[in-house]
Amino acid sequence: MSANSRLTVAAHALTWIGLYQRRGHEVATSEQIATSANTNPVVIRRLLSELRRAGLADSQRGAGAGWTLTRELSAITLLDVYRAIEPGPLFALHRAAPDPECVVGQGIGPALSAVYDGVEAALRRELAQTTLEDVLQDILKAA
Amino acid sequence: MSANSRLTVAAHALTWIGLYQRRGHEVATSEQIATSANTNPVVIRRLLSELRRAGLADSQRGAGAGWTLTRELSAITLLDVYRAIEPGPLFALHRAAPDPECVVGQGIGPALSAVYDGVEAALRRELAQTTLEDVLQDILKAA
DNA sequence: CTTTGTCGTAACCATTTTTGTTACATTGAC
DNA sequence: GTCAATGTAACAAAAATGGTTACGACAAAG
Repeated sequence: MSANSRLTVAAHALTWIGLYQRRGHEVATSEQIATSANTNPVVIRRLLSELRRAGLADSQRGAGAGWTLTRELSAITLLDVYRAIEPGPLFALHRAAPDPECVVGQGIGPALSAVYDGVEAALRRELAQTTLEDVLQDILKAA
Repeated sequence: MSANSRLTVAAHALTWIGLYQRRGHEVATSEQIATSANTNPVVIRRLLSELRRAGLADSQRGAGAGWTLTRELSAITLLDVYRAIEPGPLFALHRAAPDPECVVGQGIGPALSAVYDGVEAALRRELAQTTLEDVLQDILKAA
């Protein structure tokens, strides 16, 4: 399964902005965030623009500009972040439709879809239980 | 996320073998299963060999050979199948280690790992609640 | 012992996704 | 106007998935 780091980097970016603002700064640049996350500023801007589309972040352009949060870290759950960046289902059905002449081929799609829906719901319930403030407190406590 | 169909096709194959055996046949061939799942026999053999490694299926070689289940469908959960085809972790941490000089960069890995572990546990709990017999009954009921 | 049907597996390819990178246009503060 | 920043297109590298062909290994049947 294509385990990717998009959720990790997106949570990293938002948490970083949150802490930076808490320390009195107005805006955070993609360059600063990229340095912390050890990646390229364009990768950060791409992710943050998806988060902006979901209403979690905002940006200004021009000199001295950058990124801000639209809500407190305590009002952003990992589910919010997940929803903003993960479009696709966790499990796919058959790439090509199975044999409709076969009982199994005909019926397994709906049967598995129901299970997959339950699994995704469980995953979302779990992600909804952690806010970025929780994550930040975890980080500060360990430091 | 790279949603793939491996769990779907693996569950399909096992369920198909189970029903076929229930109807009095000794073994099922990868060709028959591939026809039902609308894919290539090699794809089926590759998946089934992973399931065999996990002790869920068995194969015989030679003329008139094929695949069998090692347990009843009611004794195989979707979690068993999921574990057998060994998807990696659901979420990855940073591809390259984040900045250790940064509080967030240094602490977010462990913080998110704890959450990710909880999410995977929830996913596994959910998959464990459905057996392939449940899936088959669902299929037969809908037919 | 030969034939035949099946699995076991390697090799290759096309496609998609993710991630990194360069490049350049756009914007807005100064 | 200058400059620092975002917005975004374009490209490439790498990995995973899925499909295909090919062929060796094996065992039942004659």
